[in-house]
Amino acid sequence: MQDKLLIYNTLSRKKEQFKPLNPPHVGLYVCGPTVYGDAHLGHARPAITFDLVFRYLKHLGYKVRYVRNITDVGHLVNDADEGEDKIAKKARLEQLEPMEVVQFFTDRYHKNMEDLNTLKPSIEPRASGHIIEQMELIDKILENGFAYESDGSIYFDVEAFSKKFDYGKLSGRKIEELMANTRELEGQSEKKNSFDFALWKKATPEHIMRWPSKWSDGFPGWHLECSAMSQKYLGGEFDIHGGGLDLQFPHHECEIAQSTAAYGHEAVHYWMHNNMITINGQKMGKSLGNFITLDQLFGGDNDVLEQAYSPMTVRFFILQAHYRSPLDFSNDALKAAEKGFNRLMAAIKTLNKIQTSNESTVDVKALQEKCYEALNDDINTPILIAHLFDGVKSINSLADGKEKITAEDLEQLKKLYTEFTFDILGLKEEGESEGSDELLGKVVELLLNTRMEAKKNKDWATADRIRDELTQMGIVVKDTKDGFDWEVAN
RNA sequence: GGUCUCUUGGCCGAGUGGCUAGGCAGUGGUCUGCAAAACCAUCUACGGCGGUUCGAAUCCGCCAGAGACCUCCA
Repeated sequence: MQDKLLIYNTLSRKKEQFKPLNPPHVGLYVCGPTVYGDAHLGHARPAITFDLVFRYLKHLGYKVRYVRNITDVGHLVNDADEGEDKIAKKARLEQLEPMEVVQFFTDRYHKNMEDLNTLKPSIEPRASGHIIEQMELIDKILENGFAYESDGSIYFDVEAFSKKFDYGKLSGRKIEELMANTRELEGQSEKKNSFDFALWKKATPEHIMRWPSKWSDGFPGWHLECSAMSQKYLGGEFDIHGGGLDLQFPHHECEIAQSTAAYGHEAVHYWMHNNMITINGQKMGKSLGNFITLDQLFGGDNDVLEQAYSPMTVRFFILQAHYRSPLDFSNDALKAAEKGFNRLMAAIKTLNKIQTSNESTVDVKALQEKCYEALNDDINTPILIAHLFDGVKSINSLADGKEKITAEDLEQLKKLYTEFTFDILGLKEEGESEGSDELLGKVVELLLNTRMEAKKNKDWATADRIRDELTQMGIVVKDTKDGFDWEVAN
């Protein structure tokens, strides 16, 4: 099964067979968030996409080391290596120590990720904890002649690099075009070329996040951390590097340049990029201010939201699109995802009510093969989900007695749904009485049991009264074949 | 302006040179004291114009529209 996995490699713009460097080990590095604000819907996409890659590779039997960093230094507010550090700016505005900002938003990010049921990375390094490693990397690049010092700052010499290597291969850019097209920006006199990027920045007096170095008191450039930390934890060469499509240039291009300049060869074998989440057809982003944070989404607390959407609804929404396609946010789409997700979960519960037979009219093995085929084709989750929904029809038919299944096949079917839905897609049941109010649950059940008795006695007045009054309190009552079901309305 | 990508039914979204993805909504039905839910069935679309081909929504060209990157962004 392992050798059938195809992954789209941004470097080659093709689907390639996935061959790890040192099987069964796989190294996976993903660019994590810059923790100066709450995570929004856009952040959920890479987190879920690469959580899926992580889960699937593990399912296939690989031993995966998944590294996802926390950017807590070096990411500047403005362009062209000028301007304030994002973290420092937030700290100044909130009158906090920068690391307080970092801690606060890191904790919130973790909470969001936990809600979305993403697995924790194997290692979650912070940029500020790897200043030494970044300095060492700068030294190597300087030694090899691909960087220069300018008034205490170190810049990567793109022109020198491109004489020997291909700068722009990932994003499909050419150095001549960059020369011709890069806008002239102010305050760049320190750089030889406007497209050179900072490896080390000398700190201005008011800059609070600073470290001593032989060049100046300063801080590392943003692109450097990923090169340094991936190298440290995954080695000079590793399998997969992931991130959002918007990081392709310049961030990932610069990473390639740095690693190549330092070690003479590229570090990454497979580059994977998830596409963007859009809202009204436009990218959801901090700079546009059109983002919806995950907390808002889960709480329904944003003007564009018609209701709250649970974490699993959001996860399912994202999984219903292929990771390389743009995905447009809308209330209708989220509501559709919510219903679809519930249908899938209901069918999985139904699996436990199926009577077995001495023959099968459903082909579990074929379904399983289709599911693997979908994932092996560049992690095609929408196709996988379509197959799972085909299976839902079979499950419902089985429960109705229209189809038959042997005990052995039923076990396989259950296993299939457990593996693909829970283990790989990372979906999970969201409890009806969410909010964990056990007492409420007991009271409601008592009332509904009373209602069942009333129904049995054809005392419709009492039965309806209980139902109506519960409805008024926001508890939805649903009669089922053999009893009742209830949930707290959103 | 440069580079690249996309345009699928009411909505969201896959995919493929010929074999009706899937979900949601709608419609019809089953079930039910009623209601809701659930389940079953159904709805056959690929921006426009040319070209290649026995055959194109799928390949090529042109046109129109949208987006991404080129500056921080997942």
